[in-house]
Amino acid sequence: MTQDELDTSVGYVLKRVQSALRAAMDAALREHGLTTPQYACLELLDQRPGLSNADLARGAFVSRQSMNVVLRGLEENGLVERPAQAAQGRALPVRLTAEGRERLRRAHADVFAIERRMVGVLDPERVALLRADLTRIAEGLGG
Amino acid sequence: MTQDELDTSVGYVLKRVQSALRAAMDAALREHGLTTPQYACLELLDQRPGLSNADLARGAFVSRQSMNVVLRGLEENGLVERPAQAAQGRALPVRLTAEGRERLRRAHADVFAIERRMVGVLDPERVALLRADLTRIAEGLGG
DNA sequence: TGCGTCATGTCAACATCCTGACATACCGTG
DNA sequence: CACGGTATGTCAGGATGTTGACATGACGCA
Repeated sequence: MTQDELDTSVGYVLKRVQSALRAAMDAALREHGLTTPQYACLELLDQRPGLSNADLARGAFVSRQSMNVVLRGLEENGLVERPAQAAQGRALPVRLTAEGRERLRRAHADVFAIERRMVGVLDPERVALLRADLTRIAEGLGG
Repeated sequence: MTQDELDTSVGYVLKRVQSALRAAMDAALREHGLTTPQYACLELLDQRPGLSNADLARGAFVSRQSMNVVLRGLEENGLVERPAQAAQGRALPVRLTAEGRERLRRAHADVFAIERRMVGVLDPERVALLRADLTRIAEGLGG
């Protein structure tokens, strides 16, 4: 790999980082019996209990259909629960079970370690800049 | 969406940016009859002619099997060619055809416009920092 | 009240990507 | 030379994600 034009593309480096991060998370979460999308779903639900399937799909950047199978898996494992039918509207509010909260707590420790290792190679003030710039970019792209 | 802990995670923002970028590229490349992995493959081949399937897979962060179907598609469309059998070893050197180069040239313009729009919201010196930091992070994660 | 619009959950079909496995070819060392 | 280790291309199977489509429920407006 030489240092040519490809490495100058932010898009390419972005993809590279995301690939490495995903691999690290997959490996860490496997020990907790979770996939990365499942973990993302639990994390979202922990911070905002009662989110619907569609809400979770948007938050995890996947389709409603994909999130639905993720939820089904979490439901079968007893980590998540949702009412059989909506009290109002069609949206079914999803909530973590006690077991789900506990599983998330343990998995979160490992994932947070990866995040710390990831940003650990940078000066703290640079991390703040990085996060701000990435957010601006996402907004600029319409994400 | 409130500004809570989730938005402070670099990993989450990374995923958000990558999702938006992928969507933008998919939309732009569709007009050229290309998928994003196909485009990535053409780009790699343009810069390093003769790369093998395995080389391309590593460069695009996918498995050899996935890259093989990408190559098959490009081959059927006459954008790429590879010898029926290797002159030495097992690796089959892949090369762009004239049509492939031309298709890439046009698609590249649109993709480059996305890249410019993406980093355009940032000061140029910040872009350099961003790229450097992302590269360091990727290396730190073992990517 | 009725109607158009939008969001949601869900089904089906398809595309994409991956892991596991295998045979083959090189390459180093004994 | 023989051998283990490594890398490549390829096949089979399964997991994951997507688009398209449909029915249902909420909301705004005439």
